[in-house]
Amino acid sequence: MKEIKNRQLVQSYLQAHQLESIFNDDIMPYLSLYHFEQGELILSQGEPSKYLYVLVQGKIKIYTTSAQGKTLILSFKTPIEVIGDIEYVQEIDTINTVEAVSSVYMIGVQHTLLKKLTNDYSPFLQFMLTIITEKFYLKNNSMSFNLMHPVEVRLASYLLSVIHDENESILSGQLSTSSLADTANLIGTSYRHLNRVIRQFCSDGLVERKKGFILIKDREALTTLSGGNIYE
Amino acid sequence: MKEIKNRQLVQSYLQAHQLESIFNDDIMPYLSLYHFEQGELILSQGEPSKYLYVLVQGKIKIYTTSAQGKTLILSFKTPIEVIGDIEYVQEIDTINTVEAVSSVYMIGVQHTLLKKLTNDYSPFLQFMLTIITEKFYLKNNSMSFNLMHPVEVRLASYLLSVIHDENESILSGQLSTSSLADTANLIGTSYRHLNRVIRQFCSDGLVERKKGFILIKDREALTTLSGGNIYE
DNA sequence: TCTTCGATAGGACATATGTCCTCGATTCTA
DNA sequence: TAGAATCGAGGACATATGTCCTATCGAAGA
Repeated sequence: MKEIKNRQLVQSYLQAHQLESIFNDDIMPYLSLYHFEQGELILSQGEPSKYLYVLVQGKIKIYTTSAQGKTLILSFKTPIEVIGDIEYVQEIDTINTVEAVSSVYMIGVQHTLLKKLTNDYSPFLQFMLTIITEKFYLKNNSMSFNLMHPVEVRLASYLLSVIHDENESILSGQLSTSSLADTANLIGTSYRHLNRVIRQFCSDGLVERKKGFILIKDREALTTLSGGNIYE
Repeated sequence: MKEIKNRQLVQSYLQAHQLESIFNDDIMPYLSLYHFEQGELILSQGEPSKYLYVLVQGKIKIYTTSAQGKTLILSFKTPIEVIGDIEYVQEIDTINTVEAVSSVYMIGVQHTLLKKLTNDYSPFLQFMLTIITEKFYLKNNSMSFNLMHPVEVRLASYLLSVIHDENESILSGQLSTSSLADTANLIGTSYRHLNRVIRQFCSDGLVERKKGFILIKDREALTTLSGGNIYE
């Protein structure tokens, strides 16, 4: 973690994401910009939490580790996203581990200052409410989805949402294979089983396995299979 | 649903749960008290939502139904609890079905009024934040728990938490058998499999099956098995 | 170039869990 | 009270998923 001391930059990030209105003038001077390198841990499960972060650039990965050492990826996030909100409101230790997937920039504020300076500032409270309820809703969705559907359906759904995401640009239907282990965790299954299902998809002509990535061949069929449910 | 027109009663419920401070005087006149009979539906998944409710007496059950008609119980709730909060903030249709498990009393307010009259009232916003983050935290916990542990562990954990709950009083280690089907849904498995696991527990001497209920015999062992994780 | 190592896919097997169905006990009804 | 309707428990089987291990391949190094 490295603090970027550039008030100008903080401002421009706030502007870019239309966040100026949610912070009042009192707190502004205390907003800092931090940079995390790819792979760096931003928060560690179980540690005391002191900062509330707003993800303004890059991609992060959130996961939890059970007492038995099993790890479960909860989600990937891209801007704009608030991190450490639950901990801030509940005043508890860090719940999940957060890791930078790419080079990441976050705006951070100390809990104590934030509480002192904005606890009665409605726009901020409303913003927090909106963000958190949205999170809640999405999380809930994907979790029950996991619980109620076989891996097949989850994978189909996952593929579709990844395609949406990254493919807007160029790739048009490819999934990097390097992240397969992560993918397995994310949809709540083992790497082995994921492979099994991919194989199945291949022989059904839904996707094709290329060197290093997976190619979507039949988007229609995937959509049908996913039953309209999409991880979002 | 029956409205109880008794301003006095509303007040005493608010008082009992220390909720007076979160509502301002403007909104007070619009708080209504509603009664639901056992088994009655309070909210139905997919319908437009117009009210925000606060559960002040009784017990409710929250569940979701997938497109394929599968149902998954998300939780049981007792006072004090807010219902319809996500829908209120996000302005979306009802997410989950809510059903009265016992005779239930709830305080309800119309979204439109609430938004108009308290949207800038910090105590209310703070209250909502606290409630929602707490919900989020608990839900998250139990969901990842489900995903990461076999039914065996979940059942042990569930038994313990139920015992805590209801047994404080008299029963001291019994679980009514009537709700087994619900229990199965709650811990995310089938009735059949639940039975299988109970049977296993019996032969291991952890519990005993009596006519109509299940008797906890070895709390120690259950605690060990649950690995310290408890549904809360 | 040959060897070694790490990574990935897939085989074999064990387990966990779901579905369907039957059996016996209980309750309800005429 | 007999028969019908229910309900809960458990058997048999099918499927989904996990674990462990091995074969293969390409990259890195001697």
